[in-house]
Amino acid sequence: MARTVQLWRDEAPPAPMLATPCELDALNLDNSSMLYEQKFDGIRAIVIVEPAHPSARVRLLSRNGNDKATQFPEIVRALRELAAQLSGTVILDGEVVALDARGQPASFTALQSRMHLKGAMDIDARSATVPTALVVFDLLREGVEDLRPLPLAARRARLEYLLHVRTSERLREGLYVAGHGRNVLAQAKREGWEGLIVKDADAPYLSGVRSRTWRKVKLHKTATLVIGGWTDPKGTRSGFGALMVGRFTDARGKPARPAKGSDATLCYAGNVGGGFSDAAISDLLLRLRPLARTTSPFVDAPRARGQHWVDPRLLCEVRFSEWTPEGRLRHPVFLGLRDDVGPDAVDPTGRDGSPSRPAQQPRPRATMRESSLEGAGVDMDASERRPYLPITAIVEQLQLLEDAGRDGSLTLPDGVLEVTNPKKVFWPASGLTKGNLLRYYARISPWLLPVIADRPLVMKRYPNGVLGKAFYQQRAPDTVPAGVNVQVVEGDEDDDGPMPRLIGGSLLTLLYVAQLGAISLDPWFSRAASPAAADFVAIDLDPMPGVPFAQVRDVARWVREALVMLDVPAALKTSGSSGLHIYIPLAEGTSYQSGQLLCQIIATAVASQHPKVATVERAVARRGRTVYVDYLQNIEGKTLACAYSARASQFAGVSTPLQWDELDQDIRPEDFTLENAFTRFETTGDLWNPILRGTPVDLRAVIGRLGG
DNA sequence: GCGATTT
DNA sequence: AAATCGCAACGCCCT
DNA sequence: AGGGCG
Repeated sequence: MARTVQLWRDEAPPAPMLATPCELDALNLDNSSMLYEQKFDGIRAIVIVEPAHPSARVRLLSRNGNDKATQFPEIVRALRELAAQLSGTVILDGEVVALDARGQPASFTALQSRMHLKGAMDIDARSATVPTALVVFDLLREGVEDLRPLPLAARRARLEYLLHVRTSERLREGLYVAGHGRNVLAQAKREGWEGLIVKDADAPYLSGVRSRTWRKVKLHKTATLVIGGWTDPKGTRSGFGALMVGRFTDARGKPARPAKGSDATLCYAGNVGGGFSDAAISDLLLRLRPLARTTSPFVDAPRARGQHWVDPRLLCEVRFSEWTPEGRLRHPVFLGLRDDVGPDAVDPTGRDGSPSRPAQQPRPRATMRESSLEGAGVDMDASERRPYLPITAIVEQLQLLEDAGRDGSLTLPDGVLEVTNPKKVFWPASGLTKGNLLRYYARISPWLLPVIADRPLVMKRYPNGVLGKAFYQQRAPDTVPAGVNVQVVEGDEDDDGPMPRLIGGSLLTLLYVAQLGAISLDPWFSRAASPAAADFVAIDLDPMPGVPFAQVRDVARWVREALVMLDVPAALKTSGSSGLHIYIPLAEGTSYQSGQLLCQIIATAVASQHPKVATVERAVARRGRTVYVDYLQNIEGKTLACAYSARASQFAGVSTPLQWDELDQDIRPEDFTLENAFTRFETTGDLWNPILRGTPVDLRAVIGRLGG
């Protein structure tokens, strides 16, 4: 029966077809109508090649449709050679891979160094040291013809014919084997492939669909493990031989978080001796030596000569083939340090394929934006992998700029930021500089970014430090660095029309506002996408001049008592200036007005019970020497400095989350500064995000209790 | 801090 | 070329 | 309606 030719009619570039993840045991290895391919560890690309006439054009589109052509000029050159021999447009599906010294596809980590580069010079420099190639495995369009309805086997045949004698070092055809699954799997294990792709030879190409006619199975596992020590080098190796790594587990042997006071213990998981470059070894030793201690942090590590122990604080990513029955890593390879997360913020159980992923949030509030290049909602393979641009590397860049006292550019995972005057003193009392501010924000970003994600930011800018003249700025600058998040909130206009605002959530945007001299971070209580719905409300305890801080703590305790009575959860933090903030998470979609009503009731009650200490009086002159209990900030567009924000206070305060029982200790706002707050954060862990993501208040229930 | 405007 | 300027806005409470 | 407040 003659098959009519389907004409290509889409205007938009096609989205790639995706494979369904599959366990190895569930894989069909005995079906001769399956095609088996090597799974590559690179960047998926839809490639559109238009012929030289009328004008050659090559596009290299990522899963999200971003054109990566400028980042891989050597591949584009190869594709242009192909274009010269074409008479019609072709669309290919493939994977950009890094090549190792032998010209074989290498690991994703090699590619990562290429992914963020913007400048032509950088790209040229890297293309010499990290060559790349395009591995093509499907043909979607040839001339006017849409091949996607054809069976895969037919498309592969057409692809083979098209690329015949046209492949090169840079442009390769992905190999496949029809049937013989067991043999392919054996080869894959022998050669250490990342994984296998298994495709139904009869299936059409379904753009943008994760189909079960394509399966992917991982042969490697990945885990995040805690470094507990290292061993002496042997032979020609310098620095260390291997890292000794482990996992925190609780009394029942389940993976656990090393929370303060818990009985979590560190279980030895083996030595990791492969995957290090010389540079990585010396860098690691630099970080490990300061953590050295004399006793083993492991409960169960075998003793041997040449072992050195460290405090179990550093986390690393390890790729390995499987867990041995004794709970040790088989074939472990070091991938990198996990210092892109805050102290203790990680899931120490790692992502090793075991069913230990924490349950999903009940709703999508304030979760950290995927910082991956490809953005959110992409194929798991890439989104699981953070770009390896460790926070420490960013802090080092900043330190270099500040030491040199020079302006310069800062390379971040999501863009490039020009930094000026890193040595300018922002806090004369302590001599802290703009560079100190930028470094602090870079370090705290894993905890801070979720707090401001998707929220419009009001800037109060201090370009000349905390003693200089300050001004507010709501409207985003006309031009911002590429990658900085600017959005218009629905219905938000002023005389100049729609109001573009800076939206928090990315490291680039965070450091950009700091570069502009915005010392504190002041996010809305609602998110840009739903401006009328407050995610939380706050009560601001602000002592009048001369009021001892002990009284502020008293008022906070009374507020807390009222909240506990109503069964309302709340979070406490210093404002970073002179007072305290109490935040109350709200159920989804709660209006500002009803949230504010709750605060008003509590504030008024406390003030009337303790009139000498607390007041809700708006007129400053009539407040006396009391603590002002301000419930008025709970209005759309109003802000408070957020948790982990620096402040323009004389002492360079940081808004520091507190535990309620700390109100009984003699703590003061001045105890937590830009210089020392991080030390505390390392020991307390992230006190803020868990509470604000915890069970929110359903106001109807509270009002029910109020009514009695 | 920075771009636009005024001197 | 140098100096200067603008960079927020509005809902609430009390009078 | 106007002023102070944040």
